Amino acid sequence: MSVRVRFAPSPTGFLHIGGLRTALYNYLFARHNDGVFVLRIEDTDQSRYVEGAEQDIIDSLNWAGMEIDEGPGVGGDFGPYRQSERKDIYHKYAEQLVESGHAYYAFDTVEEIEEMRERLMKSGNPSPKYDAITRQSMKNSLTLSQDEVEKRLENGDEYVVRLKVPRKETIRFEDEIRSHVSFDTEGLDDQVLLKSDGMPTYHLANVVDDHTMEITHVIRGEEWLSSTPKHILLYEAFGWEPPTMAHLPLIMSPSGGKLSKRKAESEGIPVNTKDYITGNYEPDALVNFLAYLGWSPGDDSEIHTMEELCELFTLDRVSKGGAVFNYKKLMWYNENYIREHSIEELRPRVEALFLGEGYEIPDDEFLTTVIELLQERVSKIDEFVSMGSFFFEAPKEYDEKALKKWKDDTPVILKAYRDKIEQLSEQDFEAVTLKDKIKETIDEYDVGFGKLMMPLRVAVSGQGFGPDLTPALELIGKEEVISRIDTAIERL
RNA sequence: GCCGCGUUCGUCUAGGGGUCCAGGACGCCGCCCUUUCACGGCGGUAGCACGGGUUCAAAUCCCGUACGCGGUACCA
Repeated sequence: MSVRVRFAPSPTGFLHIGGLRTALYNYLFARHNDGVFVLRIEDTDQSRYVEGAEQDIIDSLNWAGMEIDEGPGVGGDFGPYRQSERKDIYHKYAEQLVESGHAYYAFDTVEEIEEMRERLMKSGNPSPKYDAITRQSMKNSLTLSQDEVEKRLENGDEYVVRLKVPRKETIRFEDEIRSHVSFDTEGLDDQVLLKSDGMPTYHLANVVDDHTMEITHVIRGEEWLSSTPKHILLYEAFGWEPPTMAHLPLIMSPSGGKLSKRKAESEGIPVNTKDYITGNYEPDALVNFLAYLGWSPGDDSEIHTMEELCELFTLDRVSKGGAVFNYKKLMWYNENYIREHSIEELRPRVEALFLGEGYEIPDDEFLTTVIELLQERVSKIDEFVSMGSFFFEAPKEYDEKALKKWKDDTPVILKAYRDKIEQLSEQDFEAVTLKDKIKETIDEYDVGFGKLMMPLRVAVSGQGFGPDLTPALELIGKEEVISRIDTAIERL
């Protein structure tokens, strides 16, 4: 049987970075096994539905380099791929369960259930449930007469369908990542399957869809582990073979706990995939980083393309414990990828960024040189602009820290250098010569290299760090360099 | 509270009874390269949660404790 996996997010907002990793593991697993990667939109909670969220999910997946084989907008033989469009299917299966005695209609209002819980808590039950015992005192098709039930249904009274969870049974299943897992049904609620608004709950929809879409492996976050016994119960009730389960370790915040939006942001970690897109991160770096957050190929390698990851990925190498998001390591990956990209790959993107900031680019050759000079010192692509704007315009202000190197004798030395290079013809205004002149000047004044280098850098770029200086001077050109030196001497 | 799942350097991880006084990566620190900023190279720092077993031998197997995380909804 060929492998079919699905990524099944709810369109309740921007795609979370944890969701992206779940998608990635599903994708890698699918590709590794020549299987199919399905996107299914789980939009059964109408109150939490967010317009545009579905598109964000698709855009995010595409940006990261995952191709969706089946899903909304893509099509496939198992559609529709939005749960809101599959209501009839769920109703059919819910009724089937009622008929076979595995589920029942319940007419209790939210208030009545609340009351029941409070009453039980007062009498010493710390975690009251709608279960095999309490359902006997509630209004449902197990306690009401058949006539009464039919009358209520015909009347259009609100109802839900609940799973009839058996008492005192142990549910065991094999998890690909955790091996044996077992739960006692004692702790389970009679899970609502069909809500009073006619929508299925996650549990019903999920099981029905995974089965009807012929999903072979359910790879999802660990937060689902505790509800898996309910799902197993459902598969059993339907008489279906459950798919292979694999529960992934959660991504944690550096301060502990699930990487929630609030927590992550206060720790400087972007949480939405969208933030990485607009933040100009390298998609292949993020993918590489995410792949290693809870998985490793088992050797000492660290850098892999998506294609290589597909080849290497197996579920048995996924770790069990939660993985803390390490932003610095992400940035290390990002730097790596920027360095590995060719100038041709980088140029259009860097060009767009400069253009976006209102800079005019003289010609391709100029931009190419800028990229070459900066490529090894940039960790994120937008730094080409922040670090390289001085190639296009004189610095508006000088970095304070760098100015500490500006001493009393600086203007004199700088002026001497300025006068030397002023003598140079346009053709001789090139890196090697400019460097020679620096040497000459410091020899004359008997000072160290940095004594002139640093101030010169500040005068021309405004910064205390940046690209190799003399080639930068050459690119900027004689007239402009001299004018910047003059301005600096005057202003400082 | 109850249920479940976890726990190897600060972080991500390798390792699954002897080859481990535990290997790699990020970070941090130092040195070299560079008479600038980086890249790079070399080196250092630091860990098997704890307590009991089993065994000739345990990071590795078993039990317990602690801690962490998740779940406990007509949310997913």
